[in-house]
Amino acid sequence: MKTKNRPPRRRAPVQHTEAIPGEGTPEGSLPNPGPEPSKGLRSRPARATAGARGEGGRRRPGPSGPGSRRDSSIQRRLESNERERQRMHKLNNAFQALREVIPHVRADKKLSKIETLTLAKNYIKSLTATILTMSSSRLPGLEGPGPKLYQHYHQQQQQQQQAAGGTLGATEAQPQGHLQRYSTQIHSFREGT
DNA sequence: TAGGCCATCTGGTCCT
DNA sequence: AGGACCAGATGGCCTA
Repeated sequence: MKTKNRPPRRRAPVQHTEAIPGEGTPEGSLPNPGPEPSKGLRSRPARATAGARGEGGRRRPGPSGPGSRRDSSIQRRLESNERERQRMHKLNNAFQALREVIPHVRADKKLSKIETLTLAKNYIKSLTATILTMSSSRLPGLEGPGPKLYQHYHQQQQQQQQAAGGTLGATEAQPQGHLQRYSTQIHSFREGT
């Protein structure tokens, strides 16, 4: 299912101030058996407290007083939440800027993040292919930037293939393949598929 | 109603 | 030490 024409949503920040590490953490409340091994580069141990929260996770309020250690922990957490929100807003702004420079997409359809990244990648590749084609056709022969560009491009492609374990498809490895891939993707977005 | 997408919270890890 | 980065969890909104 696709999300179309959805107005930007802004959820009011929820002030969850009860989730303080080591304080009032409920035991035996792990609906999820912990995450799978990390997908990222860094290894992450299973989170002991994951799943104990409902939208951020409310936990049993403990005793607190003005100026207590708990208060300073809560304050730090709130500041951290705010920074994280700002960081995500900046990331979303960057996504929006990227959407605006990808051509050939219906203006009334907002691309999702994954669509934006995929389309941008293929767009860049198709531009690269276009440049290579133009430069090599305009300056045939051994002189001029065309062949050098082409050589450079293929050297990069080969290096990337080796680094990726040679998983690049035959079509992907050809400049014309990028153009075809991009136009196919554009077509599917236009169709809303 | 199911599924996709997203915003937010959270805590662990890395970086400066 | 503090901030940035990251990924899991959760719940809301929307569309088919």
